[in-house]
Amino acid sequence: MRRKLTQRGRQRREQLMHRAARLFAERGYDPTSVADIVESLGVGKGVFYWYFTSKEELLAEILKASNHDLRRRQEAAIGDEPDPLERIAIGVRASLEWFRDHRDYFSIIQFAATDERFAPVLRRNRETALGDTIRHLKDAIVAGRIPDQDPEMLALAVLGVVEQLTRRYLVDGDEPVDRVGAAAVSFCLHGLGG
Amino acid sequence: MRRKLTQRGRQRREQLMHRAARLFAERGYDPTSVADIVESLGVGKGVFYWYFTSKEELLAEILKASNHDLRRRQEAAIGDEPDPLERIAIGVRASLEWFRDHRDYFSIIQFAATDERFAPVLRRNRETALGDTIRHLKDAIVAGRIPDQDPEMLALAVLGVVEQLTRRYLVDGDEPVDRVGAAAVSFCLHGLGG
DNA sequence: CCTCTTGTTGACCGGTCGGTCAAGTGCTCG
DNA sequence: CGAGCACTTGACCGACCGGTCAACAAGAGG
Repeated sequence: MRRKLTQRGRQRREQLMHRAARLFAERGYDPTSVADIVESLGVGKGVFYWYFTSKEELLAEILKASNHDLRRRQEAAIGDEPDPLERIAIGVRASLEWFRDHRDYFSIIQFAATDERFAPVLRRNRETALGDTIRHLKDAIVAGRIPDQDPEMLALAVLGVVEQLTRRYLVDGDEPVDRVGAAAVSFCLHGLGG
Repeated sequence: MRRKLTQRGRQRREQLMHRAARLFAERGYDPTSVADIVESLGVGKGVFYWYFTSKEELLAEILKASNHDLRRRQEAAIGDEPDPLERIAIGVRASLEWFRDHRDYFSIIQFAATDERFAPVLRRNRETALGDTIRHLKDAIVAGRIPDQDPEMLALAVLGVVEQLTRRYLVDGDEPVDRVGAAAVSFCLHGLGG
């Protein structure tokens, strides 16, 4: 759905996306009806379909926008840091901060990952995150900072560590990012041998 | 729902659970209707409600049963292995094998983790998996095999690595368990410095 | 101040869903 | 062989859902 939007229109669209994200996180995507979303904002149903062609498109847009935002945060944090391992560490910390500030999106993303309807968008998002990490890992291997192993496997392992610690300590819990970040980075660098 | 079941009844119940699991994995829990499940087996709708009080109870039962099965496989594989780190490695490999043989359950579990309706069951399952790993890690710390760190964080990190590699290489892909298991164990033991 | 586009309303529609139930069928065991 | 319980059928129900639309409001630009 492409439309000419005024300033007010763009705000309304964002408002719908944010509110929907909150409701999706609370009750789940399918159980949350379009009626729920518009009622929660006190507007008519037509408003929704002025900005989105379908509920499915809405979630796809939410996924795209959030991924874009997270990636921007990572890039801003990494800046021009030269050390590839430090780039990963910074990226990890930036991701933790982002999820702490956007708890809702964690379960939305996880849901979307299980649903064929959103597989295309989700896969694209996951590939870019993976690609970024792989790039840094390859740099680290070339620089002789870490042994020569399959960088894709390593990247997946790193993302797995981050995902679990994020869920437990930042989404379900409320631990300080620093502590979680330090633990994540330490495990990724040295494993159980700490 | 507790009922006296004959042999035939128990088979029917299992048949319903297996078929439902397959459909849930393919189309998702909410989009799969009870009518879909019974039609796919060529039986009437009443059959479903003879064995389960609701669709929700069915999924809860699927989650409980699959977790029980996975845990049995882990215990059988570990046997009386004395080395705590080796126990973890064996448990990891057993889990990988189980998920390779039960691909369907991966996305079902992941979906359930995002839905408040199934949070109680899912949380219990997760806690036992976490508890098992933590126990081995504490043993390893006491035995001086690894440095003294927060075992819960370490356990979460291990589970995160296993989860990601499982999804990529056993659920989406079709890699041999040995290769994936070796990579997972290696990363968990030494991190990127592997 | 008028016009044209953006934005909003909410009743309405066809379809589906989870769940019920009265009526039957077929084992099983005494 | 008959009684009673396990099991099955499938039409039916009320609720709700995603999506449409005709009519209307509002504000920007000329």
